[in-house]
Amino acid sequence: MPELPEVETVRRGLAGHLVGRTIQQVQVFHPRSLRHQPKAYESLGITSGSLSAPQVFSRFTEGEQILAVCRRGKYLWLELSGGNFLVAHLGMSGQMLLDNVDAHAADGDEGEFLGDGKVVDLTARTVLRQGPKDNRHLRIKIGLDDGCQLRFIDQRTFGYMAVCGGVPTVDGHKGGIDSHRSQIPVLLSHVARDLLDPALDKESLIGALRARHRPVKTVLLDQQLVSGIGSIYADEGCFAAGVAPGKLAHRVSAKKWGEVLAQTAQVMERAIAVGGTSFDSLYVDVAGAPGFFARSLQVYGRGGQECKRCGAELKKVVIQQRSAVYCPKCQRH
DNA sequence: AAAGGGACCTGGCTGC
DNA sequence: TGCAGCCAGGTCCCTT
Repeated sequence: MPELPEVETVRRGLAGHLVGRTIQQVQVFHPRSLRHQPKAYESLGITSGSLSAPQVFSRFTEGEQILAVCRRGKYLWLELSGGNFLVAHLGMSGQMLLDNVDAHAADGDEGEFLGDGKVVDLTARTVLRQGPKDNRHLRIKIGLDDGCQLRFIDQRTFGYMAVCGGVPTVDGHKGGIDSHRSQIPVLLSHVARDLLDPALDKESLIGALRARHRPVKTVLLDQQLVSGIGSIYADEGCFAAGVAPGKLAHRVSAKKWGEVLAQTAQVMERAIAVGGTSFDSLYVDVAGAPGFFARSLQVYGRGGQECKRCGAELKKVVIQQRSAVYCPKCQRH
């Protein structure tokens, strides 16, 4: 599941190839993989309904040079030379694969893009070198001026791409990792800074967390308070800090919250160092390689097994309709 | 404004 | 073996 470390791994892979490149052609194969929110259209100065979503997407991306590849929390975006942004979210199963179009030329085309706004959802008509699975879930293809192509593949279609204008960041700091301007995409204006953002104001974050009468895990997952944390790193961060995920946020001291945030950040840093967490083929980097942090997980996905620290049986519980695993001995309520 | 609950989606797993 | 039903998760939206 792509959370901050996985998205950062992808961002680094993309940044190495995309910065300075120009987008030549985009193709959209599934309607759900493009988001077209009114505020995005407003920011682009176009009226809703005048153009189809694929038309808007190609109009504002084709011919644009990529200036930077940025990230905030689990969101990625490309800064485009025209001043707009190509936003991407990997959802549950999104992948960004970079490959050379020449390597696949002999495999045939994956399908047809209907430029008049219709999109086609392709089934496995052809087989790419990596296998038919990649092709079946191909959602968007972006061709670059150096002959390479970026393929957005997404089995469960929770991920998406979108194009929009920017808004100044509220606090005037840079918009995200590697962003060289003080703007973020308007679609991400509601997303809080993440734990690895140098401009994060930890004091006010702790204040906001302690104002909530909800479980610790629930507030850690709230992207409007702090972004980038998903189920995996929430469980791992809580374990590392010795706090039960079901403990109510306002009953955790400011000092302890500082530990939770610091430990969670540290876990994510270590995950980035090994390319993120892969359980199956759903998460891979831009070259299709998995990450190796799964073997370092202490609690996530280990309900019923022994705690690696004390040997007690790890407990699996449901918190706000989401499962959580913790050690009843090592983590306090 | 905060909190709670459901919807979206699909492959893999469990149980009959 | 086959089938139905459940589970996983991130985000958005609606209701209370």
